[in-house]
Amino acid sequence: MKLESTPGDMSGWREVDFALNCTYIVPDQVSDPSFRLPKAMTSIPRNLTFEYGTDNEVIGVFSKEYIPQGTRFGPLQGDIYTKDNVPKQANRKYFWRIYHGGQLQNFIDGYDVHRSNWMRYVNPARSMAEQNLVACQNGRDVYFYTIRPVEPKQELLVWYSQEFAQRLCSQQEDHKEKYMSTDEYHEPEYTKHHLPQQTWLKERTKEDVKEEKDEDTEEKIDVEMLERDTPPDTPDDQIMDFSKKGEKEDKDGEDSRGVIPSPQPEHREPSLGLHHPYLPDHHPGLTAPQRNLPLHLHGLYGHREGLVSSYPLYSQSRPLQPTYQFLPPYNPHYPRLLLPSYSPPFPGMLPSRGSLRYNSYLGTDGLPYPPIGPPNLLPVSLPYSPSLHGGLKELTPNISPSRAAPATPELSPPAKPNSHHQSPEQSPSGCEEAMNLSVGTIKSSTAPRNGPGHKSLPYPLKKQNGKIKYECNICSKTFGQLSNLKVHLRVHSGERPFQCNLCKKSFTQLAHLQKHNLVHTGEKPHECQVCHKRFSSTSNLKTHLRLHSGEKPYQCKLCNTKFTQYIHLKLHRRLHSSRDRPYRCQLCAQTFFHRFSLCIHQRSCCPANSTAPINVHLKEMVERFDASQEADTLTETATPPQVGEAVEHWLVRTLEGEGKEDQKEATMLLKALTAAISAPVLPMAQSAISASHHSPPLPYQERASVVHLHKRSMVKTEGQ
DNA sequence: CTGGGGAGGGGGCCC
DNA sequence: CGGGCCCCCTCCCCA
Repeated sequence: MKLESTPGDMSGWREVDFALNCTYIVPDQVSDPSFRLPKAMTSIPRNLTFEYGTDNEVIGVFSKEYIPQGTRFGPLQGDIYTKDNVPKQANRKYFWRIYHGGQLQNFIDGYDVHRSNWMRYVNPARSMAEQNLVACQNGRDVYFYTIRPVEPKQELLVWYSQEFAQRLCSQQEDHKEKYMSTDEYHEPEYTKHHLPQQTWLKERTKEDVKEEKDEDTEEKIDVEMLERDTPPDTPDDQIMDFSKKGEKEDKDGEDSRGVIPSPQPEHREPSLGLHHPYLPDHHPGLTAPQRNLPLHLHGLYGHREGLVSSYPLYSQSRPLQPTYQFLPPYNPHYPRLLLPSYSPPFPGMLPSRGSLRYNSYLGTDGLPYPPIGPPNLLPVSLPYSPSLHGGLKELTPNISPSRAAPATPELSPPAKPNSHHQSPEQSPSGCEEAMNLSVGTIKSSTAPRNGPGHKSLPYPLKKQNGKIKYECNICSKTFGQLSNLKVHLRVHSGERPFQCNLCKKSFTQLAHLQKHNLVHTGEKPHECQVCHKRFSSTSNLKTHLRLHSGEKPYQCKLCNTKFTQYIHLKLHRRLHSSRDRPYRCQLCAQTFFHRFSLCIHQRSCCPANSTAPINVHLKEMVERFDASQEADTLTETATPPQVGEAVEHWLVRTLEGEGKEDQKEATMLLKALTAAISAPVLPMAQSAISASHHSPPLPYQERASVVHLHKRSMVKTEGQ
């Protein structure tokens, strides 16, 4: 579907835009340290999963469920080194560079699986087409943002944001120049970089339009992409020497994500004249660098794919034709979600009871702070007007400076072209931003300008029965009124704008808060006209009224016991499932309370018995009868006529109040059941009638001779 | 275990 | 379009 390939336009987004406008925030999973598993393994959010190679090594990170565009993961964790204290033996394969004020500030080293988090396993994207994450430095942290919706089971593939790449490149150039003439040049810190370079970036920028117009030509430009499959600071012995890599990594085995050369990557079109400026000179003839494929990528990327630059570059050359167009749902007008580490699936994933626990994660001012345990979505309210969306290049987030995220002046790359000056406080760092951003006024009047050419609605419209419906992009639920959808979206966003002054509990709807207030006031406005008992809610009064009316709408299918409340039925059902059914059908493994039920089952509806007529309804009826009071009153020595009588009695009772169609069907079932009772056991079942408690298989007809009996009392009275 | 009450959450409808 | 009101559903707690 084209929809997938044309997500919302993030092409012009700067890192700060990602930070401010991400719709969902997925923090790492917090694991019990006593597990002693590497943090890199245990920190992976619940909506992601690792894929493992043949040696059980992690070969990539995949989504378990649909992940919307604008979802933030991170921050990346690892050892922090300044450029002066990098251990000599450090493996730089997982180095990420953090810049501050245009200068390299420190490295985040994801090498150590106990110090790093799951993000170390995210593979680099090899093409814009496959890239779904962008790495951004926010503050002094690195986050990954989804730049397009990620389908379930899709691999997460990351590449740098434009600024990130430019920082690296400019630094790279600087350092190269600086150290080229000195011995320091081999200092891996400066030389072993494989990022897109300035020269290449420039070239790429020029080529953008052309490339975009003809997708087939994209493969021309992948000098950089050929290197994308290495982590950000891969030492050049790994990333540059493509010819050697296979052997090296094969032997290396330093971690589970060995990087080895691809089968045989495409050659770059020489016409572009692009080359890797940092290719060491000692790699003569390396005109077509092999792709430095992680092991698991072998075969996956054998095709020649359009390889393009960091996607944000598009915005510079083609500001009116964004490469990505936002899917309506994930526009920044949507509330931001903070997905806890164990967050449930996005669509309809919110445990309804979560709010209670959720509340405990609110700060003193009712604002959320990063989850520690198992909260639900934590709200981060949207800093932009819901009515506006689109291009986010020049956003003016409505964030109170006093409460906004800490200043991160280092966020701004040095000497940046097209620099969009934003206040430093717009650069949140870490999970704090969730809290800080949440204070942004929900109804901001300061709105981002619409992105160029962005016309899509922030929600999809559907027509149902001639009526326009507003569809939730997260769970696909439709609403007749947009306002309803907006309220509904709070379910996903976790936004709870209505807070109780007394207990700080917050609610998604004012009515809920008002209802809640009754808790504090003790007011009970609803009175039962029968007993004059008072209730705080009509619902509870209604439930109560059933006591007077005798209405019990919830009935157990198995034993027909009725209840006034659904929860009671649910609790009751557990009894059935927990009771021990001693008689097991050895054909289909179904178990029964009674031997005669097993016999009926095998003679009439055992799904594993090919000669038995498969009747799902009949099968269910046998189960129900087995759990019925009537069956319980029978002894295991009951004769077929006795069983038949009990079945009939049970059916009559069951049918009370049921419709004619049901009665008709039940009559047929009764015939089938009674026929089965006296029928000979089906051939395949002959040897399969046995009880799990080692009583020998007994033909039903011989039941009367069984001495040991299972006499069970009535379900409702046996106190189980 | 059953049954009753309390409370919260989601959604529809109407103003 | 947003808010208010209402209803239904679900779950928890406790006797």
